[in-house]
Order: sequence, then structure tokens, then C-alpha cells
Amino acid sequence: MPRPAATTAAAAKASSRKKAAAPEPKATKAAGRKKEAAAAVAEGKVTKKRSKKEAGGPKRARSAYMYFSQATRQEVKKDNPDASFGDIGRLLGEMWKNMSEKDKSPYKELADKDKNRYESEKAAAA
DNA sequence: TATTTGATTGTTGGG
DNA sequence: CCCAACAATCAAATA
Repeated sequence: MPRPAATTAAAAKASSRKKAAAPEPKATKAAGRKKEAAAAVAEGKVTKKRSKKEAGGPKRARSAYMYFSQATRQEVKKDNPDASFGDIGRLLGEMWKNMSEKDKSPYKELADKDKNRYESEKAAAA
């Protein structure tokens, strides 16, 4: 995995506050995803299950691809009315990699802003 | 401390 | 109600 080592981008700029009431603890796909973790544990790959849903509150920031899918999914569906979820996703990812960083910029901006918002929520929840 | 890997984010439609 | 592929990103856990 070619990941930039030493990614210590700890820009803790907690200023704005966001009240997270969280009346209904919806575990989205967490429970479902957990099954993979459970399977991994069963195989003995991981010693302990990395339950990440411990802290119930601030949802994670959406990636640029998340915004991209929101913005493009309808267009792709329009061009491919017969395409199902998997087809759309596959094609979507293909075009995502196809577009240049400049095109991804707007989505990255959204992702960046959401990340900032996530930091605020996290800080507020803490 | 650095790397790794699991978990989470969002979409739609179906089982 | 949960999962399917896709990419990105974070955070816990391990080496």
C-alpha cells in the first residue's frame, strides 16, 4: 500500500461547535461490516476486533468520491437506465479515476470542508 | 514511532 | 432491514 509515511497532519482547529443530539443510534452498515471483522477474528487474522463504533456520535467525513457519486449517480443512471447498483458503482469509479485532479477539486473541496466539520463534531463530542 | 489494516462515509434497488 | 462495488479517509491496533 503506497501510503505517504508520517502523515502527521494534526491540524486541530476546533473552533465551531456543533450540538450532536443523536437521539437514534443508527449503526448504518457498521453491524454488517462487523461481520467481516468477526470472520477475520475467527480466522485468527486479528487478535481483537477493532470495533470502531465505540464512540457513538459524530459521523465520519465523506470522501470526495462520496460527493462525486451523489452528483454523478443520476447522470450515470440517466445514460444507463438498465445499469444496476454494481454497474453504476463500477462505471462511476472508472470515470472517477479517469477525471483529473482539477476535476476532482470541487469534490475534494467538499470533502475537505466535511472533514473540517467532522473534526469540529469530534472535538465537540469529546 | 511507523505501518497496517479494519471500519466508515454515501448511492439505489433488491432479497 | 442489510448488502452489493467503488474510492477515500480516518483511527485503532499491531509490529
